[in-house]
Amino acid sequence: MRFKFLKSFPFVQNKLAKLFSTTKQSKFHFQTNHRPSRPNQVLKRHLKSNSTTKALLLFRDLLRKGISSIDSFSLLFVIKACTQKSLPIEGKQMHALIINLGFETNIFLQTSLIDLYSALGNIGDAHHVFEEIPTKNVVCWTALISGYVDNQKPNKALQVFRQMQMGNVEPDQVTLTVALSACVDLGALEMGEWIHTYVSRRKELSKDLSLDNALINMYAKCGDIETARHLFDSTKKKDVTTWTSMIVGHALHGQAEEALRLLAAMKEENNRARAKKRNFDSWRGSSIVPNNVTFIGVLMACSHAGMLEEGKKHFQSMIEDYGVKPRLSHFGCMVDLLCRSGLLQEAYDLIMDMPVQPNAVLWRTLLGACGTRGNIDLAAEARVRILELEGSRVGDNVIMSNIFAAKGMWDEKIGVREKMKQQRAPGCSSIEVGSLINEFVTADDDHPSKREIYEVLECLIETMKAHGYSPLGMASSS
DNA sequence: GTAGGGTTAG
Repeated sequence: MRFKFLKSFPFVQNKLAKLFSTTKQSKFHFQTNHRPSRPNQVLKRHLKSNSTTKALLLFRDLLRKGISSIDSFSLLFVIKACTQKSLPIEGKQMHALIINLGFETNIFLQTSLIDLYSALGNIGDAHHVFEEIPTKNVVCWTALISGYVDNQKPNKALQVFRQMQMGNVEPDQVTLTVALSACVDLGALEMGEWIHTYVSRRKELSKDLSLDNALINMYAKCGDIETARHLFDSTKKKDVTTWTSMIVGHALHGQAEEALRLLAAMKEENNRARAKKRNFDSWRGSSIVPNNVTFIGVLMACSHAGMLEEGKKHFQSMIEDYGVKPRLSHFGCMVDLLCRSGLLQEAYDLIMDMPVQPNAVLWRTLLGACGTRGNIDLAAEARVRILELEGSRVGDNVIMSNIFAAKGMWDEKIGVREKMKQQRAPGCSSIEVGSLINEFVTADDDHPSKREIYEVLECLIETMKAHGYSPLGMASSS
């Protein structure tokens, strides 16, 4: 699919070269003469139903019909499709197309490009797009802040948040919600409190439920569980996330009983809502049925407090009463629960029997417990599994070495320690552009000629280089 | 008709 889509590119390039000599002309043409609204509605529908491939194929057909079949709206929907499915090559082509069609200054497209690049892990290019926006509004500032948060750079996110205010752009409820998640990542309680004060002063902001939830979450994660609970109690309108955030908060603070009381209260509230719905047809309250995340909180609470039976009961109830299919994270909680109760064999059996593939994190939970309890056999088994899944990590060898030491198995301990000396510090991988192109060409069964693809890519690379972007839209490999 | 947001095992 990816390669068929690419085929259209030289066609567009050539067509453009003939039709327009300057950017200005092209802008004039697209914004005034043609409004292809019907295909755009179809593109939008595909996007809504998550049919990315259909959207891309339709867009390719539109391009083949001629560039007058598309406009800025078509481009926007396709960029969103690329963002949804994290498609770096297609996304980069869309950006090149936007530049070539003279849409670089459309703030809606620029904002979606920021979103696209940050979803691809390429925050450098996201920032570059942002820099090129002459009059930055609150939406594009927020998109960039959100990009930094999603790319695990919360410090930078808050730095941009401050820059935004220095630039006299007022944050809105979305900006503040995103900034609060940066505070959570940093444990930055003071900044979170500052945002809380700011929200209290601006009355129009206090109506936003997502923002209220973000505040509760921030206080709970930054260690101020009392304020989190106070906010929770004083929030009249609560949704599943409000309840879940508070349950997780109590779980993290080791307050398992309080977490379970909240789950019970949540169920009760939900029953009341249902009764109201039966009695008054016009009643439009939102449902607050515990979801898979709520149960992660509940299971975490049980495992942290060592409440084995309680945890098993809720795990069962989650599946039977609430129809929640357990995911890896739920099994993770259960393995943790069993391990903390010393039931290592039972934990191992659960891992082997569960219907989802275990990951290294799960095996490492077992390995950690084996370290504490001194179970060599299971530790060795977990160690092998981790190696298969993830390769060697220093921390795992430390556990093995400590188990051997505790059992007086000095030769084995020395063996592991020797291996550790050879281990290098964890590094990061990089992708070279050359090898990427090769993979790109050879991976295709139904592709245009190799030369054609190289031409397309060269053209793409040139366009992006000329505008100071990374040529292929991959995460920076430098 | 168009852009940015929240809860998730260790």
